[in-house]
Amino acid sequence: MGNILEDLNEAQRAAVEFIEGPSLVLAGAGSGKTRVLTYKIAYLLNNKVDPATILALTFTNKAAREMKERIAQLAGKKETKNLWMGTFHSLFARILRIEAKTIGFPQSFTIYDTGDAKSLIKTIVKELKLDDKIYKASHIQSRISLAKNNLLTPEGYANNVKIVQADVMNRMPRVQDIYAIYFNRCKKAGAMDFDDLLLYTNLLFRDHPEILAKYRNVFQYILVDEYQDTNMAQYLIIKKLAEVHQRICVVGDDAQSIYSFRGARVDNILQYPNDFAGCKIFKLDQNYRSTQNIVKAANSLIAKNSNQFEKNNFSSNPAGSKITVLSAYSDIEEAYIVTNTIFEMHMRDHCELRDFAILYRTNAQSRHFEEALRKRNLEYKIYGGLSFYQRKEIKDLLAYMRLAVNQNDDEALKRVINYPPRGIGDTTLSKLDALAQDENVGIFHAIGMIRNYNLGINNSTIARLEAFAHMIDHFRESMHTLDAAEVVQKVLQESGILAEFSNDKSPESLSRKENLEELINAVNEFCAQKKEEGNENSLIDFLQEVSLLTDQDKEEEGEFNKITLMTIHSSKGLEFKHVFVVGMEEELFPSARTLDSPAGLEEERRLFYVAVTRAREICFLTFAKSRGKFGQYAYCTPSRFIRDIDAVFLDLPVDISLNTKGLSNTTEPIKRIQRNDRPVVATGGLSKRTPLSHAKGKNDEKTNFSPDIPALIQVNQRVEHATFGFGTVVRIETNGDIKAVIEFDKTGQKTLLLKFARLRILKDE
DNA sequence: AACGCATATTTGAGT
DNA sequence: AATATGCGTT
Repeated sequence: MGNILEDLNEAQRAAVEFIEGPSLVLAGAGSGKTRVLTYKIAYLLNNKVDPATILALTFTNKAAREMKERIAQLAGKKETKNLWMGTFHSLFARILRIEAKTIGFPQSFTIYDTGDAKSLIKTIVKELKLDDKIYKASHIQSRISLAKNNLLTPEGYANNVKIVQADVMNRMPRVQDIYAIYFNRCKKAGAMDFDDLLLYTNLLFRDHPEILAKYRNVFQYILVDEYQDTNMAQYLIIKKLAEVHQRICVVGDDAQSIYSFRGARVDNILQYPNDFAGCKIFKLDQNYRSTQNIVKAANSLIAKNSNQFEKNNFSSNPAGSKITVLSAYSDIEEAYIVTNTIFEMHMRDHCELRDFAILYRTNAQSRHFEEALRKRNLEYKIYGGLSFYQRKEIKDLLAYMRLAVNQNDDEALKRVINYPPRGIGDTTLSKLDALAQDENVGIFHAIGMIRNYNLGINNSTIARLEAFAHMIDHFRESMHTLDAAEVVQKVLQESGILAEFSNDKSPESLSRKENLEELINAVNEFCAQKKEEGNENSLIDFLQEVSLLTDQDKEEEGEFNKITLMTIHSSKGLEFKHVFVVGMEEELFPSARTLDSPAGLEEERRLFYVAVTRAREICFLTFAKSRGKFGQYAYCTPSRFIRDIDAVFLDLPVDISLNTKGLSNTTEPIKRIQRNDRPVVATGGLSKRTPLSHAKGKNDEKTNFSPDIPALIQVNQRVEHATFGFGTVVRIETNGDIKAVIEFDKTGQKTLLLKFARLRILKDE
């Protein structure tokens, strides 16, 4: 067993063997970061360290699971069972459950997801009679999140001049009140949001030194993965826990810090040597993943950023091919080009589908790729978007379970009190809510008090409310006698959810039903595993697990040989032989809202760095010259990031010159795409969203007036408008909504918003 | 209370 | 484009 060190290079081995003090492992992309972490833990275990004294924090549940598996191979499965290994959120939720009483929460506290939190904020804004156009839930949510990440309780928030002033400047002076009410409501409901899990852990350790001492003693070895993505609250937890024994090892790469939008601080990793004086720094700079070309290209790109550790990443792999840049006329064509390239490589070079990844900046970009891949019959899997546990039918069923476990969970109650419809509408609910607020109880308890008050709710409605409450009580009781999966079955039956689906024979309804069955399976599986471990309260644990689970955490069977579609963010830590980074356009990547701050732009560049370094052998960058945005077409210019890569590593298309300031919108006509440029497409199978296909060939028919898409409109073009008749395009304005200035033959010059204009392009005369 | 139509908003990444 | 919200009708 002692020979596991032989699998490591010198730097990796040195990092693994250093276990008695603080250390920082700076691990470049593909340098074996996970390897160091897993081997280090295995090394500790092989040296007879008790697994229950090791705290290993990862970024995702999936990373934790995979690491556990690898450690099991190195050190034996039994050894890994008691490791404290998981995400910050799940491990500290576990601790908070143990210590719940101390901070005034029930042991069965529920976790509010973003949707629950948002709905509560909306309720509060309404109650305070504030304008929800100004007090937007999403904005308030991010203010509260920011506050909690910086350990600001409502009092701290109200006392912070800078923050309060910022709210006043934004014409939202009452955010502090909303926060205070939100905070109290969550507590009353026995609920924590994601940020609370970290905030309350901090408060617990701050206010209860004996508990802090206990956990300092439990966690003799602390390891943190992806340290560059920790936020202030996480940083403080780690720092406190490690303060005495200093046996803390953090692993990360400042060049891959991409989560500052949710409070991550690159400074945590940059300042680590100051926080833990005398720490050992290990630099892993040999990239084992990618070709020399890719590594060098990525280096040249990240060199454009300031404020980073000095790096010297290199590869001893073959030189490899250059990064190929491809241009497309539209987002739809971009998808076809990528799909065609994959198809060719698959058929001609026998590349496996699992070796391909299509990476994009935003989830919304996936649609065209899905359509194109489906038409080619190329199998793919897609990550992100709605996860299984976010689906309505699943959330509804889970809300019943939540309410049965914790009757103060008002958000769960609001979700299901009238689902399936049982005649309890908004009016009734707001009367009930008002009573609950007056009496300072949860809504569920307010139902029990309803007959003592004259709320103007008629008797039949009262009877319905009581029947609902009775049903929930019944579910709660059955939890003592039945196991979790049986309870779920029962809820599904008796709540009427199942009946809802039986009445409806549509395919959607069928698939919802299947999802519900899948949930029952998941509960079964979970409980079986928990029973094996001798754990009782498995329903509570299950509810916690699913609220902290993401789409990426689930591994589907039979998904192994497919093309991967995902955002760049979720690709972090993964690698693929062939990578397409798509949508390389200004305002998309880098995203428009990062352009006003240099720090934001640098983060986008790091994101691009992450994207490029996912590729082992071949990397493509693609961009489109026009793209559907918010339901209308807009012109795009190639991303500045393409130019950030040293041109010697690039293979550029002939039709763009990246030295000029992007594409000109007005002088360079957008060429029509010839039919034979495109893959074979089933005739008539094109949706109306594929306008380029009918752009050509229909223009000489005068009978049916069918407008062309705005992206095809160009200067000097002859066009026809349904009411103004024929005219010539003088100019196109692209700032804000796209407008075309058109000189009409009959009616003179007019400026038209292209999204309304319904113009038809005339064939050149 | 439930439904249908009109209008507003979204698209920034995820524990 | 797709979804969420709002308003009026039944």
